[in-house]
Amino acid sequence: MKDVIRSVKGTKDYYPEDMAVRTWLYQIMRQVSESFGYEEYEGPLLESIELYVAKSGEELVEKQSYVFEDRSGDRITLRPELTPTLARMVASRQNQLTFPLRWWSFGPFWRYERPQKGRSREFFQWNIDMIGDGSPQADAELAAIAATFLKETGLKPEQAKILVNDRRLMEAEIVQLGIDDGIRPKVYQIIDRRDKMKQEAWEEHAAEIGLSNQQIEQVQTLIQNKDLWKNSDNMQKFFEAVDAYSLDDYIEYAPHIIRGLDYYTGTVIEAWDTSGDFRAIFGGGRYDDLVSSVGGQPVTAAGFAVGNMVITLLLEKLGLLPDTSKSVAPIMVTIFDEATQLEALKLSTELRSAGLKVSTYPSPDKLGKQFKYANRVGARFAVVLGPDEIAQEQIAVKDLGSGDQNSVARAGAADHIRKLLEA
RNA sequence: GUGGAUGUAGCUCAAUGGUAGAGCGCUGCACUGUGGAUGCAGUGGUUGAGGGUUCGAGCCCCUUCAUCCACCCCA
Repeated sequence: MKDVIRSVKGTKDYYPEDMAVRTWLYQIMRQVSESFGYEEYEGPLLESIELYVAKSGEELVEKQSYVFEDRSGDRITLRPELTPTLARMVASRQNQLTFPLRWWSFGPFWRYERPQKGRSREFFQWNIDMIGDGSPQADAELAAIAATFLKETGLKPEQAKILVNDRRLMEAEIVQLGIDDGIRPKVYQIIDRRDKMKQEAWEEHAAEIGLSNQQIEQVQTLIQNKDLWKNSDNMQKFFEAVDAYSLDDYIEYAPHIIRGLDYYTGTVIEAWDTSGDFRAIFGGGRYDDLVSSVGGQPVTAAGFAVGNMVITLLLEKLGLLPDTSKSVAPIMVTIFDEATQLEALKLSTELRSAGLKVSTYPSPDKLGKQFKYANRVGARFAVVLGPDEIAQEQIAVKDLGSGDQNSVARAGAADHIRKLLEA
């Protein structure tokens, strides 16, 4: 690779086969969202930095956002997440909207980080949220949507799980341990990191933030207690509702799930592949304070976000990605020679008018080369229209899979090919 | 931002400090109305870039860039 200008670090080129995968995911997201009655929306890709200062984590704003000045000197951010935009959109039309809102979106986001497996600087994310219902049943609906999504991609409950916890529950339990309110966010952080760190390192870190040995012991016991949810009325109702969706194989209580971001106020969810090869597939939860933080009236909200990178890696590893060759036209019309080229173009047009997807070889060339090309790009049938066919008002159709070739009347060609395609 | 690994043909990779190679691909021919198979021939490189050591560097040293991986953080 000599002097080809490089792509920007952390961006990804979506070649047709990659784009086919992304579009396939988008279709699943759309279909799942719509099947639960959610409406698609979109916000600007450019936002002012102030929008994120209010509520996103400090790290996200200070270190991970793309910020630049536009020509008038305004400080512009390439959006690093969608939730603040959603909060603003809701706040500014709060009195006209009919709650609860069910909205979803799929689009690009940017974070200035070091790229690595499952993480790039430019990525795509599905966001889906319910605004204006604070019930555990609303949380359960979102978990059910998440589970339906996993199911639709082809993932089995043995391959990916949605883990659920409730911050209010954890808060109550932590208060009972006599842990100081001031260090609670840090306690959440170390809980979030428990299974990433070695035992001693974790204990050392826990001691550093001010936990006594006894409290460290108690926290560890706490986050291993799979029955902890029974202490929470909210979690009980959540799991009752989840049962009704018949998706409970995908959804599990997990006392160590707490989420790093500060803005979650209740139920939190994370999806993980069960092999542990990747980082979290998605995360989300309840964030009841967000709309008020951008100046709106307080309103309850919950949702989750799915990045396109990790899920794609996981599906690829498990062989669940779709066949991406489907997007090429299944029929290619060859050009016999210069004299018959226009007739071939007319034939292609006839076939397209009949609803078929047809490519035409662009210029006269050796037939062998054209057949080779048709085969390589993944066309299923090659059509030949030479002097003999024209004289007899026929076309020759060759099945590139089997090698069978037949001549059929040109008038009925489209129907003939349609039958071959369906066979 | 911190730490580690790797950069050789379009792709995947070889090459005790001593003439840069293979497979696949690509192009052509056998095969002027037909792809896949086979055979033959051809196309392929400033060894990421720059400097140093050496009689001699793809290989050793330094710098730099890029990619990947882990940490941080998170989708």
